[in-house]
Amino acid sequence: MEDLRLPSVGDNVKGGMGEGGMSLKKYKRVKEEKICLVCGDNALGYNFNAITCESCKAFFRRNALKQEHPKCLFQNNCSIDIRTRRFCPHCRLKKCFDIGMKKEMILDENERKVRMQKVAMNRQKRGKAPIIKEEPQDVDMFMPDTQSMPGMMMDHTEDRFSIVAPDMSYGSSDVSLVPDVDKVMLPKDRSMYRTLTHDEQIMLTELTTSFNETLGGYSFDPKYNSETNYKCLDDLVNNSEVVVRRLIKFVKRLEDFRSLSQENQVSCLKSCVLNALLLRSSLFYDVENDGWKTPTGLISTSTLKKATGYHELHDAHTAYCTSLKKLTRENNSILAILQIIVLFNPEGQSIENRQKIADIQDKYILLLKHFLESDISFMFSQVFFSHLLQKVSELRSLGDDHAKILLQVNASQIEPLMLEVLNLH
DNA sequence: CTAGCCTTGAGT
DNA sequence: ACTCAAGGCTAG
Repeated sequence: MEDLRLPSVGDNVKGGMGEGGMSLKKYKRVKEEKICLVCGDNALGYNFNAITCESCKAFFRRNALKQEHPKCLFQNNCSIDIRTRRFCPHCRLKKCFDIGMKKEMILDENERKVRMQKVAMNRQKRGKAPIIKEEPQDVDMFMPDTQSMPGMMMDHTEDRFSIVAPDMSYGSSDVSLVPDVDKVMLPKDRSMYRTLTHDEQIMLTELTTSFNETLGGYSFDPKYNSETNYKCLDDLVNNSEVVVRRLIKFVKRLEDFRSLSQENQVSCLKSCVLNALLLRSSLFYDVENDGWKTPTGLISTSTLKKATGYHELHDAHTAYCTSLKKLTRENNSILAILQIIVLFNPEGQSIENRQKIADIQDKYILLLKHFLESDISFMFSQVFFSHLLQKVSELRSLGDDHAKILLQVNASQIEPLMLEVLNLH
């Protein structure tokens, strides 16, 4: 009886189960038995710790958390009933508090977000189409093409700057907890989205374009586009040479990369190569068919397993790609930013000015966050953001595992560039 | 803004 | 399967 915290479900519910019932609809029965303690209107039950009607409930939800309450035009003691309740918000709110309504029970921004995510996830799990009243704008938030419309006067982006760490078990991130964000379940409310600054948009387009023109495309050596060509690990490594060239092309286009000293450039590149390749590979993984897309057809993972013998490694790799794909949602901008975050890794081998690298990396981490906020709303961005960063750190161990294996290649059969870049000679 | 109606996850 | 009590949506 005295639990003040939780909404005491079932408290005085059973008062009139018996008599009123008959064969009338239930809600009708209940409706007639409870009375709003604020205004006397019919009540359905408890709202924010007091029995109130729907309107007082909504009123309280709208007003209780406001910092500035409207003032009473009279003596702060207006009587509130079903007729007068809307005349004086001040006294109505005061009465709400007086009869015991608790503003603590109004979900805060974060709780609301969690709740909505739960709903969203259930919807997609049940395969149920979300209730759509109408499908309005379908603006592509992501190519900054035009001068964005003039009517966007939303300055008060109430950004929470909430720090990243949601509940997450370490190890490998559990992507099953991430909802499949699709267009229909995204909030319609414009204020739920960040508007990227002009500079951010420029940065994003440039980097996405660069990515698409380099790493984003197929780059299979014709020699290696058929299953029969994969006989051993060397073949796999050599096949990657084309990709490495593209990677180099990609990073050279980056202003931030060019700003580094020659030595730092080499260090960054060398320490990220493997990770970058693994990251990029997710683009070409076909989850359904468990294979790798090439211009000439699918190469199944089992072929590669046979070629290398490293079954667990391939399993880890494909699992990684599967979850990464879910997080990037086929969005190359995200992959491109991740690629850069991986590139500017302050932990890398023989980096001379780590802080500078870290600063650059920060810039792109922030860009990633902002992009997500603009693309899938503040509501979903945090889950995705944290999981994506988790993916970046998982890359480290995945890359290390691959590196160990690489030590076993037959150096004489490997292309010079690959030897160089992988430090294999 | 209001207030009614609706959808929901959790709890029984 | 039902009830409760949150939030969402939206005519008016």
